[in-house]
Amino acid sequence: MYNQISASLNDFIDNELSLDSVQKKTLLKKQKLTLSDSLKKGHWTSNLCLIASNLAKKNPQDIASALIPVLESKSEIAKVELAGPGFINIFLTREAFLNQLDNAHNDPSYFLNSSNTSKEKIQIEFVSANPTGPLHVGHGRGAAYGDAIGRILERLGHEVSREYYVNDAGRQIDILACSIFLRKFECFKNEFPESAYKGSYILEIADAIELDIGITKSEKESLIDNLPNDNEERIDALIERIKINYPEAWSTIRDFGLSYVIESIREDLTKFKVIFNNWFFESSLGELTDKKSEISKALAKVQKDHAYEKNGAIWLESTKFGDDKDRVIIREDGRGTYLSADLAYHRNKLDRGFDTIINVWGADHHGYIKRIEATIEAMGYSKKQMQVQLVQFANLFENGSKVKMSTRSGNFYTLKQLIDDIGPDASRFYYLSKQADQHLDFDIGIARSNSKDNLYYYIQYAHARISSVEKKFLELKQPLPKKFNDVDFDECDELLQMALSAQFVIKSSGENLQPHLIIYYLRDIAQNFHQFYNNVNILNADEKHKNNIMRTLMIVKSVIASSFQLLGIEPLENM
RNA sequence: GCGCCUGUAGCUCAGCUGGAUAGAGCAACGGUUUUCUAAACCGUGGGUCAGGAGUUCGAAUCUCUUCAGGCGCGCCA
Repeated sequence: MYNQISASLNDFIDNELSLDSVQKKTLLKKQKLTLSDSLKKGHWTSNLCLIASNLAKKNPQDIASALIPVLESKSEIAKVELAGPGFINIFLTREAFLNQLDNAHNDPSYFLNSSNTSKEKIQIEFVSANPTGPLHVGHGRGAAYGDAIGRILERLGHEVSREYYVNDAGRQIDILACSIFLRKFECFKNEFPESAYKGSYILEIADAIELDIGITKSEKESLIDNLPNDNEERIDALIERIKINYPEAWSTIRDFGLSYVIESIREDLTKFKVIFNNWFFESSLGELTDKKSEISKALAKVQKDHAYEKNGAIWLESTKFGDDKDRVIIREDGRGTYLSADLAYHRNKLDRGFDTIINVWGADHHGYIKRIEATIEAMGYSKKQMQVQLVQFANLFENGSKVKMSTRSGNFYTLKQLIDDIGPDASRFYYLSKQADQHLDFDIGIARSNSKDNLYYYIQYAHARISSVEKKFLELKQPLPKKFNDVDFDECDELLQMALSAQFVIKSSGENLQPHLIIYYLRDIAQNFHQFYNNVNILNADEKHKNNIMRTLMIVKSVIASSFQLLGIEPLENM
C-alpha cells in the first residue's frame, strides 16, 4: 500500500506540478508519506502539499485540490482529507487496510522493499576490551549495543560481520603476565604492587598454571629489591627483570594468562548471546622489526608521503587530514605506538572489502576519532567508509546508591555477575533502553523487581498474556485464523495501525544505529495491548468478531517477538 | 584554552534527517477483579522544552550566542 501511494504521489510530482528538476529533487527528498499517528488522521499522511506549496509558490489548498481526486480514484482509497496547515490524510478502504496487515505479517520487510537502499557488507567492531581481566558492566553496554545494531542491520538486508579486536601485544599484557608471576611465586613483600592487577582472577590463573621454576627465597628477594619508587616505573622494572631472568616461565605464563582471560571473556559473551564472527589479534599484524609484516607495510605506506622525523621519533602529519596535532607513530626507542597498530588494523579491515566499518568505542575515546580518520585518509582511503559509534559508561545503581567500581583494585562488578543476577535478557534490555552515546543509570534493583516500574516485564507481560489467550483459544478447538474475515469490525484498528509501524521503527533504528527506538516502540505497543485487553473480553466476544481479534493478537504478538529478537531478547510465553 | 556531549513535568527519560493540541513511566491523590494472567487498566493535578536572538508558512527539533553540568585533549592503551 505504501508503495502504491508513493507511486501516485511521485507521478503527481512529475506530471502535475510545474517544477524544474532541482525543485522536484528537493520535493522528493523532503516529502514524507507516514503512517498517521492517530486514526482520526486517516491511515497514511503526506506533507507533500506543504512542501510543494513553497516550491511552486502556490497555496497548499490549491495543490491539494488537484491531488485529492487523483488519490481518490484509486480503488483502495476510501477518502482523502486536507487537514491542519496542509496535510493530506488518506483513509483506506477496510479491505485495503486489513490487506496490508496480512501482507506485512507474512513479509517482515513489506514496507522496506520500496527503499532502494542497497545491500551492504558491514563490519561492526565492538567490545574489544583489553584481555587483562574479566569484562565489567561497562563493557556489557558496548556488547549489547554492537550486537543489537548487528541484528537490526541484518534484518534490513545487510551482511554483517562482528569482530573483536584483541590487544594482545603491548604493555598491558606484560602487566598481566607480571601480576600472575608475582602471585604464582609469591614475589612481593607486604603489599602487592599498586600498578599490578589485583583482581581475584589473577590468583585463579596463578593456581591454574602448572609450573615450577624452583625459585629460591633469595632470588625472590633480589627480584623485588631496589625497585623504583614510582608505581609505573616499578612495574616496568619488574617486568624487565622477570623477562631477563626467567624467559621461559615468562612466556609460558604470558601465553597461558592471555588465553585464559580471552577464553573467559568469550564465555561471558556467549552467555550474553553475543557471538563474534572474528577475533582479530593485534599480534597478527606482526613486528615492526620485520619489514614484511603488515604493520611495517602499513607504516611504510604513510611514511612515504605523510611523515617526518622529529626528536628521534617518526611523526604522522595527521594535521594535513584534519587532526589537531601531528602524532607519533614510531617512538624514539623504535617501538610502535598504539596508533601505529591501529593504523595497520584499519588498513587490514578496509582491504577486506567492507562497504562500511563501524567502530563501537567507549565514549572516553572520542578524542581519538579525528586521529584515526586522519590516519585513514593518509593511507588513501575515505574516512566516510568508517563510522564511529560512541558508547557512554553505564553507572550501576542498587537501591538508589551507586555500585562502586574500581578497576585497578580488581574490585568491580563484572558482566558475568550481572548476567547471573538478572539474566542476559533483562540486562540487554536496560543497556539498550537509552541512546548509546549518553550516560545510563542502570538500577539493578528495578531490573530485578517484579514491580510495576520494571519496564522489561511490562512488555514481556503483554507477550505472555497473548500467548496465554492463544492457548485458551486453541483449547476451544478453534484453529488460529489465517486472515481477517469480518471486514467491517474496526475495534482492533488502533492496535493494528501500531503493529504496522514496527517496520518503520526498525528501519529508522537501523539507519540511525539506535536500538533504543525499538524499546520505546515496544513500550507503546505493549501499553496499547494492555488497554485493549482490559476493554475487550476476547474469548467471550461475539463469534463473528473473535476471529478478527485473534488475528490481531497474533500479529501484535509476532511484532513484539520479532522486535525483542532484534535486541537479542527472548520473548516469554509464560510469566 | 580547544574539541565533543548534555540541559524537556518533582524524579528518570522519549520525541531532535523541522510539521497538526509537547509524550511516557515513577512519585502524589482517587477508582477498577463472580469474567481470558491486577507484573494490568482508568481518572486527577503537574511544562516560559535552560535563557536570548535568527532562519521558516511552521522550531523542543536547524543556526548563532549566553549560562549550567559532564567528558576528552600523552612518544598510555
